[in-house]
Amino acid sequence: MGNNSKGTLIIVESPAKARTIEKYLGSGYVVEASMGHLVDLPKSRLAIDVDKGFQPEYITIRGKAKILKGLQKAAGKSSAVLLASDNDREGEAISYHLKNAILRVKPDVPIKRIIFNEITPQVIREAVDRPREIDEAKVEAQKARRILDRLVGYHLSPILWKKVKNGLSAGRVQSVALRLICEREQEIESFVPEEYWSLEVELRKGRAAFRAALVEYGGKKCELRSQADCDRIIAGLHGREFRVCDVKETTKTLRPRPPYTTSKLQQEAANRFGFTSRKTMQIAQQLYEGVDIGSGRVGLITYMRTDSTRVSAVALQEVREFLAGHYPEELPEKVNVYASGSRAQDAHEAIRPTYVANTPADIKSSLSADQFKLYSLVWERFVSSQMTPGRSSTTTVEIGAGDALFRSSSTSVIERGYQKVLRVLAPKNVQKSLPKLETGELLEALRFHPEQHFTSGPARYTDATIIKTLEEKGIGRPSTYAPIISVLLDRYYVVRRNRQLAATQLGRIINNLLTENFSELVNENFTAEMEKRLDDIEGGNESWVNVVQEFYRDFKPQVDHVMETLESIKGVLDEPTDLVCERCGRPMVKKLGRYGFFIACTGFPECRNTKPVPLADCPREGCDGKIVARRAAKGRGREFYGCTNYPECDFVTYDKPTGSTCPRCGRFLVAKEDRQRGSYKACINPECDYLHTHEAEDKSA
DNA sequence: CAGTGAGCGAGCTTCCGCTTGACTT
Repeated sequence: MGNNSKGTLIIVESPAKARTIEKYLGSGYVVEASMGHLVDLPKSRLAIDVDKGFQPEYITIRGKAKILKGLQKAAGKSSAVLLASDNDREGEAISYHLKNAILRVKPDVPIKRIIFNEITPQVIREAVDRPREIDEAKVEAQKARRILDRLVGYHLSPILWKKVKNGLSAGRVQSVALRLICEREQEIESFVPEEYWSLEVELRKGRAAFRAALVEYGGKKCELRSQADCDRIIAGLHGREFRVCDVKETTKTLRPRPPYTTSKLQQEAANRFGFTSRKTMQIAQQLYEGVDIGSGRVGLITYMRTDSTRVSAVALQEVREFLAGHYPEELPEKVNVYASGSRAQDAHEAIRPTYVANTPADIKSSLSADQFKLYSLVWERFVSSQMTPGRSSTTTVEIGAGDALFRSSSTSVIERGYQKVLRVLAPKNVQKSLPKLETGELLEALRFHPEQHFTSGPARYTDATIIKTLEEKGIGRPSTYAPIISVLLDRYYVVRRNRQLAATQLGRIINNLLTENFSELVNENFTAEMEKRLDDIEGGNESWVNVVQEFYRDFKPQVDHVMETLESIKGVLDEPTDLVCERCGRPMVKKLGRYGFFIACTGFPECRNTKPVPLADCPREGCDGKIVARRAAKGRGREFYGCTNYPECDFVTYDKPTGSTCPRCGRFLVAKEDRQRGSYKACINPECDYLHTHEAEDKSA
């Protein structure tokens, strides 16, 4: 590029990325961001002409016109344009749409495509020196994906509006997620807990005591079904010698884990801190965009939406230097390499700290509590991923007594290896110690500990487990994991109970309708099959129209058939109540509206009386008001619960009423949660100390 | 730990995937 050049415009997706790249390239380059897609199908209608080869009608996305105009203007001032959107299917489509938009205002400007999958000076330079053309086949694969999703979503949803309720939705991804959650709900319902018992014996050698568990009786794996089973065995062991019959020691290598992908970070943050996927992504975004750590704003982590565990050469060198300085013993000879998932599109690196020298402890004072927690995860996981393994040793002792065989084991870490850098991620050590024992040794049996248990059914999905499952099945992308959960909650298909995702009545109805009428679509293999066909398009072996046509040929007649024949179940969701309309005397029902549940008169439309759902009676002496949910700050604030007699009665609480009443004082119980007790119910009355701790199963949704 | 109050809703909805702010009805 000569000195007279007007410079090259580079367009990336993320503004934070644009800032970094501009810094790396210096003068002669202007780097701007598109903020994702600028062009898409309009929201308001199907916008696909199925009779004309599925011709899509693309428009500028509402609110993005300003950005597009800005990019067109910047292109006008440039001598060349390099499209540097992400190196994946969606990125290729973004580049394609940008190219068309720019050519409309400046037909003669040279436009090329560049790709890089890490943001380091060397890689950026190389990419800029090796521009290529847009990959049309990849763009077509994206087009097929987009149109397929539109056809599925915009044909299924209206069926739900007509047959069940307005405003509902269905789609290739959300409906599979819903199906998984509903099926789990059924498994839980049909599960019958079975009683079983465990039997431990407390043994003594000298001054040391330890417990061993019964594992075999009469040479067979023992299954204790009742207290009587335990008593029988205990009686049979009366006066018997307890003798060590085997001592085994095994060592295990503890390998460090790969650095985080989006899904793994969401899982860990959910399991460790109880963060929702949404919260994790919000905080990660803050760390990515940058925090002032004393020397101005610095991006603390790499891009947070990724499916790859790959790490740039620069970062590997940097972490090895860090380790050489701080943990020389734990620096392996060669770098550790991790494989990404098989369906990974690999457009970005793993999530890692931008500078390992910024240790969590160093920058703690500049971070919020949540930022610190999440940064610690990212930093610890990345640094440890490039360290040597640890080693643990497990001692297993077997003790014979009559026909019974008891076993006890203890594990200890003999070499911490990578675990040395773990703080937040440190394994919780429940160290059980055994005295030094030898085969043939006689032990003193102090007492028996029989214990009753019940088999527990499958657990409901949480943010962590539903995302793990979806990712394993190749459904959804890093940018959509959190929104998938949000849409199921927004539609009232699913509710969060504690941290679990439970299907509602509405969710089950929708799931039944979809599985009964569109079983192939809500099957998890549908996406896998679609991906194969997209690969065919990308490889130039198939046209996008054929792929869409092939699907639509069977899909559309089924849509029409269901639309015509399925009986409407509108109104069955309205729950009868014992409330009577004070205006017209007709009974009232509980309905689901756009903003949640409400009480309405059955005389609609002649009587339009509505009111919020009463959750409990006001606990104030002499007040006849009901407690209802309210929201502060124009609906933006946190939900709280107040009396309908406000302002005459100013009773208010942030604790959610449970619907049950206190057996001691008759006032209502609220849901509470803390570390020791988990979730429990407590009486709202401060003078009453009633607590209900054991989880009463609440099946109503 | 602090912090607190509309009125709506029952026809015009909905998909998935890419990206940030503006601002929730």
